[in-house]
Amino acid sequence: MITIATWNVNSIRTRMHAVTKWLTDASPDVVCLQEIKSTSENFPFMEIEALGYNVEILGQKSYNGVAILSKRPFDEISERGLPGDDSDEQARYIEAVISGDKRPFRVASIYLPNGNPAPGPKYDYKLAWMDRLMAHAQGLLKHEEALVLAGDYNVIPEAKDVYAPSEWLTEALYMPTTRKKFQEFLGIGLTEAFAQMDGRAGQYTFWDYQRGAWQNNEGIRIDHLILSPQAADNIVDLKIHKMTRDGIKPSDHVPVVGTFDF
DNA sequence: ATGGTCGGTCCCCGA
Repeated sequence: MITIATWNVNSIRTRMHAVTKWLTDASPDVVCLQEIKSTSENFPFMEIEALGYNVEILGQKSYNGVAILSKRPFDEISERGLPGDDSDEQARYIEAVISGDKRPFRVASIYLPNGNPAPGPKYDYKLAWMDRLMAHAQGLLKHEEALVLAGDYNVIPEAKDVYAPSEWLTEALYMPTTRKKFQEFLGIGLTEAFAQMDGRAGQYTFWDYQRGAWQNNEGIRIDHLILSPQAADNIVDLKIHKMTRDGIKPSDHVPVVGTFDF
């Protein structure tokens, strides 16, 4: 079995104690991190490697930044940056191929743009980025292999995934245009792991730091594992690690962890 | 209608 997790850590250096504890407790095989907010020069490679992980990152100063950690060696880092726009300098996509006991699998760490305020240039960038992701995923699906597109999608798929849907109708994460494009993306032949494995209302992955959102369970579900048919056929468990939202200096996101018979 | 909270960096921006 291979466990694959996604976690937006909101700064790797500030979060190192929480990340170290969770890696030790949960011991996932593969971890996709987002918002590391770090360049390669400042990334804590040694501390994470000491826990038994190979580490590959696409970083930038101050904002964004993604990483993949893997207990198994990487066969290949197949992409650094999302193809489709050479002028895009934001570090939001890294992709690797890793071998399981039964089959190789491809995994991507994705930090999809937030898009607020909408409408506006940031929302236009979000929609264009989703178009590029869809085009790239269509190419990957032709390989007919196990593929896990893991990350912070900044998309609330349905009303049941947000504590107060009516308050989010003008937010870039929940606007009808956003949800429609996300469904279009799934429609190319992908499966959202949570929808397949659980699907219950009120299962959130993010709670804002403000207004006591965590204490009042005012959350949203925006961190997703998106699967090719070969991955969807082999997922055996999916869990949201809510426990990490407690404690000292938590991230505002929690890990989503899938178990696969790879 | 407003203010509320984080993180990174440089005196404000993004979420």
